[in-house]
Amino acid sequence: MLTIGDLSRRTGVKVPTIRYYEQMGLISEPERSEGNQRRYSKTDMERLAFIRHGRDLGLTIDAIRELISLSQHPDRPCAGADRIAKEHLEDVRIKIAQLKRLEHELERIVSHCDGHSIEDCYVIRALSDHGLCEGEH
Amino acid sequence: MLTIGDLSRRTGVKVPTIRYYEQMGLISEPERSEGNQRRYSKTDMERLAFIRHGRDLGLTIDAIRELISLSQHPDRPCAGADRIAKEHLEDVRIKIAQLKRLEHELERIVSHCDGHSIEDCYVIRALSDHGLCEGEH
DNA sequence: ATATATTGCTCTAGAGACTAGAGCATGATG
DNA sequence: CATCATGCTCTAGTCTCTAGAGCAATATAT
Repeated sequence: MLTIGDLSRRTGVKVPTIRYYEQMGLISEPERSEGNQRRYSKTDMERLAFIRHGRDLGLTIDAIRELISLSQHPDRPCAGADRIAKEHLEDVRIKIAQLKRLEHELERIVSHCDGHSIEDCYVIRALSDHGLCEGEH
Repeated sequence: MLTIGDLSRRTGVKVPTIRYYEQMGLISEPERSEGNQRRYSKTDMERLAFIRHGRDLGLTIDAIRELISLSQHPDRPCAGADRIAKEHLEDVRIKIAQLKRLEHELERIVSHCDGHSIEDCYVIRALSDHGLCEGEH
């Protein structure tokens, strides 16, 4: 049996975050010690690692909740889980594309700025005047 | 003189967001009509466009506040503005790199999943077992 | 001139995913 | 047995908005 601190150290999830996940219904309420402290089993730890892993992959709490619920019905078809992962992958790709446009724009702004005073600073000028931008954003 | 709705339409910033920016001190309190409605000048519109543009580029409210303050002292050196933009560019690059690792991981997970039931769904298995991952994340 | 429709006002609360702090209880170590 | 880290609950704060309630002002149509 692990204390919440042990669990935190082993999974890399902070103590308040563990309690938050419990509150959100991602992990079930654990057993308690005589003094009302949480005591976790190995199963609890696996569940938390699952959540942590999903969060690291950028899944939302809701998506993880859905995946947990799916994983508890091993006989059902896995199309649901597949769909969640694919949709998320698509989101990630969109975000990458957005950020690349941004990177490009910022590079241009920064490299153009060789003024010495704010008056002719390209950073400020570019922000003031959208017309100086290359792409749309 | 523009109403808040006009301003919203012309800058693409939603009405409640404009009021929010006012509350945050990014735009100064505008004049009011007899009936206490906000009335905006062209200068206000330019300021709001500046903010909008900065937000589109992913700058935080704080960064924008700093840039506004800089832009009001045209005689000062522009190193500050340059630094803000460069730091942000660096952040953007880091985020792109992170998301690319993620994309890769998700691609792998999704492409491996040809099981038909949750029991052998690679999505679920990958989440349960970090050992199945290629990189660290 | 009046009826209606749209837009505006303030204030409060919610979203998402935590994080921080207060004030007190428990448990492990010397 | 004393001390101190760790645990508990509860509330509030982070950030950038967004939504809704309930009411006031303005614009348009008749």
